[in-house]
Amino acid sequence: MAENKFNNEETIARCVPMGRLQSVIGGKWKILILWYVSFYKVQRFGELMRRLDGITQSTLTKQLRELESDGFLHREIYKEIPPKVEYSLTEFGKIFIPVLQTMMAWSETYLCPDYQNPYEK
Amino acid sequence: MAENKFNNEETIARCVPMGRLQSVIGGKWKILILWYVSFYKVQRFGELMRRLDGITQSTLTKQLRELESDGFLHREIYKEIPPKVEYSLTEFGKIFIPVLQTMMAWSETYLCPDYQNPYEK
DNA sequence: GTCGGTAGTACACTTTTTCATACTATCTAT
DNA sequence: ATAGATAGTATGAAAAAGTGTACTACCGAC
Repeated sequence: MAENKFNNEETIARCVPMGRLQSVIGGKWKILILWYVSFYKVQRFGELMRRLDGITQSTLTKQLRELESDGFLHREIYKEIPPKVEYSLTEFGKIFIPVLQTMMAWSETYLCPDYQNPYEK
Repeated sequence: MAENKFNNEETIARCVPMGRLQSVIGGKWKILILWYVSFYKVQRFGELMRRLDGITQSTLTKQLRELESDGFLHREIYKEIPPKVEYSLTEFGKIFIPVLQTMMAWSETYLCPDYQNPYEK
């Protein structure tokens, strides 16, 4: 019978939190969505749609629903015509902002060194 | 003709670095692989295979090759029998460690508050 | 001679994710 | 009457990701 796993604390090495994080913010659009919402504070569905170049409506809906059910986003529905729905960070989502900023800073510095951030001249 | 995009710096809002980061560390196993390699300094193929519960050999190979070609991992081949290949972080990979640690810390604190890190008692 | 150990590759298959397109509802403005 | 605006849903197709199984190569030990 093949011994297929390490069998003590070595095995785990904190894979649980890292795996959970991956499952929550993995996916093609999530950190980008979180970034936009944190950056603009509030975003409507259509705004996100236009910003996320190439995403489809149904995919965006799905990603937003997942971020909502994972506790990152709050969804505020206004009973207006035409319909209006606003997305913003929950309190839980807000404590994720430093992580987003760390990622962003790293990415700007090391992944896209030639990228000119339009918000700092 | 439908105006489908925002047309100034508002549009961009740093989506480039964030999108690039997503494309580089997205994927089901990458941050977990980077975490293990940074944690143990050096990992052999088989060790990673055993740690990543459920991954297949071909998927692991593919993810490792991508991390290698994106500059995060170094692949050291020993001309021995049986074969031995060691993965470690490149210099570029090492400057990503703080980001990994930020993610890990957040995840341990907020995503898995009940998780007991086996390395701190 | 064949089993075990390591690091893969090759191929077909399944599952998951994403996309394209069409459609709904409701009010306002033309 | 109909077009436009918004936030979706539904459906099926396509693409991407992941899986399972079989196979290679090499050497030593049994």
